[in-house]
Amino acid sequence: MKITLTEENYLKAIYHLGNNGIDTVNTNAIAEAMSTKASSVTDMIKKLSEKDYADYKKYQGVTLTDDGRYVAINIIRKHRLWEVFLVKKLNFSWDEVHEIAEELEHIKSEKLIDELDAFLEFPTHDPHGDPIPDKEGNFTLIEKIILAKADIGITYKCIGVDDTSVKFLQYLDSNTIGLGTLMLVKHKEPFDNSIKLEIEGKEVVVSQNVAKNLYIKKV
Amino acid sequence: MKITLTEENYLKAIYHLGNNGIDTVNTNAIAEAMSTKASSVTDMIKKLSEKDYADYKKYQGVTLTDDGRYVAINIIRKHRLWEVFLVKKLNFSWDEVHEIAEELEHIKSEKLIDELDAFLEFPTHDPHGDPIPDKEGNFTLIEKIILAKADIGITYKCIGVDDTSVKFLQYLDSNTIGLGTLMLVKHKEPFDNSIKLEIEGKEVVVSQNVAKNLYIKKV
DNA sequence: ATATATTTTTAGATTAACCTAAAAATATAT
DNA sequence: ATATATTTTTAGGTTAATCTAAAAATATAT
Repeated sequence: MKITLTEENYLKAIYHLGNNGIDTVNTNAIAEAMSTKASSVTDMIKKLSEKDYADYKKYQGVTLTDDGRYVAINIIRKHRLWEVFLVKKLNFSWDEVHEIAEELEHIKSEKLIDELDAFLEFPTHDPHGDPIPDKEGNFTLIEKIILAKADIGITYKCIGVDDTSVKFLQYLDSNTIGLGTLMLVKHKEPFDNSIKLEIEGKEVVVSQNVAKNLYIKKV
Repeated sequence: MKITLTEENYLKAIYHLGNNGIDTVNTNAIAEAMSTKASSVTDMIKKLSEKDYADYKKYQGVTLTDDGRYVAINIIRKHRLWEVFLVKKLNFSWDEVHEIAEELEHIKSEKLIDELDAFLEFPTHDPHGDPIPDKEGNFTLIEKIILAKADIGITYKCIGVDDTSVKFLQYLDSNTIGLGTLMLVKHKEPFDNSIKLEIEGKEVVVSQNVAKNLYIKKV
């Protein structure tokens, strides 16, 4: 049976909210994510349930079925491949690609995505550090340590962001932080949980809010 | 005011049916092109008229306004650029690209199209020989001589197709006819208006139907 | 020029996705 | 444990784009 664009977006939202399609997700959380009302969500959940994309028991929230998860992962694959295309081939910066990829991810052609994948030389991560699922839907989650949990005196590499909003990404740009950036943790301020970093010889102080949205790993 | 995907498709249809947005188009012709019913077309025409994309007088058919024509040309620009991308970069053949471009043409981002245009090195024609409008909507129509009107003993170059259906394009492929193919007209059969051609030293006979859908020019 | 045929429009329903407001179920707090 | 608060669902409406069937306008044919 045919799937609509809106159904695809709901499945994607449920997938993200439910910890990669594992946990049960509540109606209100979906409404918030989709910028819609809880009553609309209930309607849609019923429909997804009838189509066997989701399991739903009244008042108990919703989980994805294998089918639903597969659809969601496929959209995410498409989204992330298009983001790579926009950045690598069309000179977009990482803060400009999300919106456009939200549209491109719904283009329906398996060959298109396979060829795009090959054209981009099978990238494993998108411009924000998120893994790109392969054709079968497999991908490896990176171990997500946030900067807020970093230890003093250690050098880390930035490997991803949680918040992908334009504002946050532009903030990072203006503070010379991007994917792959190396940062030495100099000081953690107990008063406001801000962190003083050394990046390419220069000191950069980031707030707790920033530190909670940056993924890092030891180098 | 925001324009919907369906409105865009109607404008495109009216543009094509009306000889590049010049002539008046009837309701039934649009219904046929859009695979819908005349009553639905009437509704939509009214809406397009209210939004000043079209001029409409009851029972008299519809013409595009400057605004409507601009929207239509822009969609066509996007459609054709994406077709070039699919063929040149993603190894699609010319019979596979139309359907996918029908979806891609609705992606809304001016920067995306400008960057794509540059990435493709500002192509002037799509894989079927149709001209690609520039950012301002300007393009030069090729002089469309159909093969059916060719003269015996003259060599022509194939510069376009009218029918872009998968069947027709695959037929051309299997008869070694493509954009740029040189063909010497050997004989025109009065009985059924078929035409005998010489292509790369080999004889190829095409029906009247084919001859009416192939654009050529003298070399 | 009048009858017939065709085209186009109107009127009234339908579907998907949304909404508001009220009711029902579940969760929380004293 | 009962009252209160929150979450979720139901009931009933709205809008965009479609449909069918019937009415109105225009075109065609004798």
